[in-house]
Amino acid sequence: GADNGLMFPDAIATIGPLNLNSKEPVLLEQSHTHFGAPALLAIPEPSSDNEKRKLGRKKQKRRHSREPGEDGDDRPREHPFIVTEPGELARGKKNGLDYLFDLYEQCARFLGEVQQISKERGEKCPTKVTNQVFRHAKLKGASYINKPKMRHYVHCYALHCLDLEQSNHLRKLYKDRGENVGAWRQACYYPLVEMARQNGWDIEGVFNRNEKLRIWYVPTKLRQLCHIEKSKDSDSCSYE
Amino acid sequence: GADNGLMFPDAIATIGPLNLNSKEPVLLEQSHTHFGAPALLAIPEPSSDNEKRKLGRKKQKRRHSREPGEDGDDRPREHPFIVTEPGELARGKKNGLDYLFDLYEQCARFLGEVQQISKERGEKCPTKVTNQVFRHAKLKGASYINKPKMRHYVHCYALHCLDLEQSNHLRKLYKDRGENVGAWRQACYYPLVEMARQNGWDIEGVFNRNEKLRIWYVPTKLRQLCHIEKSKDSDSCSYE
DNA sequence: AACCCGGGCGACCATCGGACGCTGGTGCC
DNA sequence: GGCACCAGCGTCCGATGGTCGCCCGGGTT
Repeated sequence: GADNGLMFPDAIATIGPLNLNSKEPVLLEQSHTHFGAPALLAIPEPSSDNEKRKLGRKKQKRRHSREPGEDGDDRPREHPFIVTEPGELARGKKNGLDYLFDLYEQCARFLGEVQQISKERGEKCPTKVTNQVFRHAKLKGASYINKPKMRHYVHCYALHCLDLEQSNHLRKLYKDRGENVGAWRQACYYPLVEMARQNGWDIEGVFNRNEKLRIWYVPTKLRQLCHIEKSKDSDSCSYE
Repeated sequence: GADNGLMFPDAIATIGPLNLNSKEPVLLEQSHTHFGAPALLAIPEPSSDNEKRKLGRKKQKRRHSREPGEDGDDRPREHPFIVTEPGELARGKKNGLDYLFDLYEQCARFLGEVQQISKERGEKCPTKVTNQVFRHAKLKGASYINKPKMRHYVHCYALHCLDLEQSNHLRKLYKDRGENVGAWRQACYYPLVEMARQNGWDIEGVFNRNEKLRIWYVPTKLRQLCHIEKSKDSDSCSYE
């Protein structure tokens, strides 16, 4: 470099590495269904790499149950969710669904903070709730937020965002029937598949068009269900 | 399940795991510059995990040079690029820049195919040129396309897309000066930084707004340059 | 032929998105 | 108190985005 005042090239050349991220549920109104279960046991999906499947699942040792001589400051796990109707707060050592959905709103806020920070630093700016966001939430003290939980109930939150009426309906129904959270969670899929159908099976688009949902990945299982139903729709064969 | 015709729940419950795939460059017109290089040697960026840096770079053994007794069908590497002006085809064992840019268009087509396939299969649909796309290109016989190469020149292609005039200008200039590809590649950064400045330093947005660029990740170095220049712009301190 | 320059791209790494299933909290008897 | 159920989330895994630098092609002497 010389006195030409154009040091930019050197600047570029020297930038180094940076780091910084069962029952029998009811479908409510819809009866447009010919859901044949059997086919689903053996997943029909083809794949580019059909070999080498399932060779994982070894080394599953998963150290749980604290070894002697370790820090014993593990947080107790969160209380389980129960099916509550809108506005109802859970009794006993349980959490209600309003609280569950609030967790999603909290994540949205944490994402906003991460975006702000990464913009200030000139780093890649996430558009979705990523590992980085979960890490940030934990750092900010929201230790009750974690990835497996949030991913587990995304589609329930999706229904809540896309059709509050129907979501509330379903909650009341499952609560009154005394169903557990797992059953309610399963039931949340159907209305979403129906919405996908009405939108040309573009579930990704359904998520992206909603302000609050845009930041959440479409759950694999939901995408697969849509694919299966779509195939049935366009399928001229009938096994009746 | 019973005879209610609503087998959907079971269907959902049984979906199993699926798998699927130099010199002193000139800034042309722009002279808005006070690029101080020194600061760039020690990267100032803070980071959430500042420790453990650089402890990598071990285990660098990188088996090259074929061991005896292996398939010897390795393709010869592509001819190096040279700086050519638009329309000029490279002489000798060299490739020209028109060819380089055509590679990007080919990748766009391969991405289109991957998107088509993943939509048919109900899998996640990539919006960018991902590893999967490079794999697909290779499978389709385009073995001359590879990730490190394409990522290396993305910003050059970006300039070509965003300001053909200026890109052509720069090519001619560097060709006439007898500069090598590396020097030309470095020079491509400046006009892009200038464009970012004119767009509120939103380089991501600059890429996303262009039909052809949208599918390419913004190179880290370009993002960093924009960040550094932005800091200088808003910096009231001057070290002269 | 011998040399050296420079850049192509194989291979590596941290981290990601995604999922499983162990562990233990919880309500019921 | 004891037990069975079920769901929270620690932990793992294949694959991704991103990069370095080895190796060798190619032009020059």
